Amino acid sequence: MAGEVRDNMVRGATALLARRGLHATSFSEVLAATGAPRGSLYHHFPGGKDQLVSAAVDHAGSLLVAALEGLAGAPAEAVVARFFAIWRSVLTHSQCGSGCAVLAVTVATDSAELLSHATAVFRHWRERLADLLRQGGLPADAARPFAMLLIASAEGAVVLSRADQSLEPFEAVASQLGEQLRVLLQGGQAG
Amino acid sequence: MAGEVRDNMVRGATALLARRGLHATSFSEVLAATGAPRGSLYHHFPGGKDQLVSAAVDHAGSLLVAALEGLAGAPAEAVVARFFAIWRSVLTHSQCGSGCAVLAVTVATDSAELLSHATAVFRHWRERLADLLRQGGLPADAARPFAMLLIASAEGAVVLSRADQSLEPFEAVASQLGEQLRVLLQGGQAG
DNA sequence: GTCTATACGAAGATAGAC
DNA sequence: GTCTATCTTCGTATAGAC
Repeated sequence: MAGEVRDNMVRGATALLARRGLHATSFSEVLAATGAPRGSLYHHFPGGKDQLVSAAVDHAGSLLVAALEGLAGAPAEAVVARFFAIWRSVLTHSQCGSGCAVLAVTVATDSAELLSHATAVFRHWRERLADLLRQGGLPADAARPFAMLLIASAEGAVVLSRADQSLEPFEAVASQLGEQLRVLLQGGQAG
Repeated sequence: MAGEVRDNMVRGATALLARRGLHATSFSEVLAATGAPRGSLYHHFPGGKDQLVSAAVDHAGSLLVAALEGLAGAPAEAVVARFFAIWRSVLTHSQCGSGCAVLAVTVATDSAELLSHATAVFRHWRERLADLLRQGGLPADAARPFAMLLIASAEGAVVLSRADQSLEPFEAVASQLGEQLRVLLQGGQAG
């Protein structure tokens, strides 16, 4: 299959970004982690490291969107629960050693190119979540702001749990977002 | 004053961490940014880069605690408003180019030493905020979880605003945290 | 406390053979 | 598509003079 090696490298880069950040995501590390052949690096990524990392950011974006599949029409509670479940699984599968590749790039790059990929991914997530939340019963004017709060608090919670090497920060945040959602849903019914 | 050069380097490192992450915070960059003398690097930091970065993380921690001064006994609303004001000022003074040094280290280090400094700083922030919120009228059992939500959402919001090069994500999150607080305060009065 | 010089390794990138 | 060799730059770190 054409592109198999390339895809492997992108997946490997995504994992490395999430775990140890932009700097540690060197070609050598990606090759070591994937077993990909050294000689074909610039064949697959003529644009060099930036191209690989850009692809990895996009890939991380798609992974999350894919993990939101099947939620169309589901209650907003289920959307929020799923979003936190995705990030919880990142933490548990890595013993709180891994996080979000997009965030890692955002805070460590000085390339406008790369940053624009992160921008696009976060916006995409926000739009997708806002749609799902609206479909799930959240008032239209509350959906977009709440989607942003959802992403921000989950991203922050993942970082705090990594720092604490414990799920406690994450769970504290997750449960409070659930409460906040119930308030918004009641407000919608009342209004 | 003894330690003036050292303090300058720590401050410079903190700023560099917040803006471009752990990797970009090299000795050369710190020296270039501070004008500190090259020859005395290992005189001030015999432990090398890890020692400098550890000091910078601690410094970032202290800066925020200092910025929370004068809030003892203030209403919880004021505490939340101040916390977001601190981070808003980081974003506005850097045109959304800078963020949190502690977060940057957390997601990019593989040193247990360094991570433990980040752990300590986040815990300290949480305890300090929980105390202030309790003093400000938040029910005791709500203070610690809400302090965690406050930190997580602010940290996440700063990252999202950097990615978006706009204050909009940050403000969306900040205003919703204010609403959430009001709910908790009402719940405390009712309970 | 600060200087210069230097060693060492890692990373990104390119060229040319197979 | 993949290999090896090589180049350059950069970052960390040490030694020893001033």
